Amino acid sequence: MSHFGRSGPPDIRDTFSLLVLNITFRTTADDLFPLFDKYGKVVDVFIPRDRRTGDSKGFAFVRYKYQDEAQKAVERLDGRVVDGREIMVQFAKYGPNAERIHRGRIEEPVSRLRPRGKSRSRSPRPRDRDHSRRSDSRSRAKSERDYPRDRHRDKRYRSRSRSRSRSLSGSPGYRRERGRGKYDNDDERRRRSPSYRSASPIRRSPSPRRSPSPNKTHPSRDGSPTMDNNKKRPSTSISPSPRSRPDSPSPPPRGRRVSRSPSPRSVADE
DNA sequence: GTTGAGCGTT
Repeated sequence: MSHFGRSGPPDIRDTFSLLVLNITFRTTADDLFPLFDKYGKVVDVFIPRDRRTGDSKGFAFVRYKYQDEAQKAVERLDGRVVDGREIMVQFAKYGPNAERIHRGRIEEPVSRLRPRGKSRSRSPRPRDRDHSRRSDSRSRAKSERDYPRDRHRDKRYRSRSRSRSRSLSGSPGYRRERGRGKYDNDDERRRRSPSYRSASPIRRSPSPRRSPSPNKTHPSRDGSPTMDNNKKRPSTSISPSPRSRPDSPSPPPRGRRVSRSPSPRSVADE
């Protein structure tokens, strides 16, 4: 997967890998190669793709021959808009051969090579992407990060939760903690509550079946008649049911009042 | 046709 016609990873004995994040999904190595090559000697450019779909994961790995050049590229291309998207360039911490890399020199060149004196005008770029966050993250076990990654890439779920509000928190990297915490939490929960419903631990699936039980109709069914009722009402009268929705715009909660005679008044009347 | 946190291939 390289421009060099090589299949596997090239020589990484003396190469520095840069991680390019936030790249467009259609950005290819061909587009990044010249970009990075301009700032230094690029040994290889690799963009992970999905095995099933083959789509780009949204990040790429640029391997430089020299660290100084890599660092330069990081400062130069980090925050640069590529294909209409702001890419983030940083030194890759983990790798397919982390051990080898560790033995190499990619230990932590950023820290040393970070005099931080460049007053580059990177104002439009949110600097919340501090690379210092993963200072000691490289020491993490590989299983930790392998667990959630191999499972399923539910990016959308996380995004919804965090919604890119990293700037608010300013403490990115919760990913690991979250994963671990969840585990601990589960364990604790189970331990603390032995009487928990362990009989059906796989009840996770909501089972969105259309009709799981004809007896228990979904709220939608509840609303069906109501809607019908409302619909039946000609536009002449905007007030469908004064008692049906006096001031509660919210639909009837889980209360499955299957009986279409929700008028207790009639009983009282009688 | 979509997505947007993250760390890698034959």
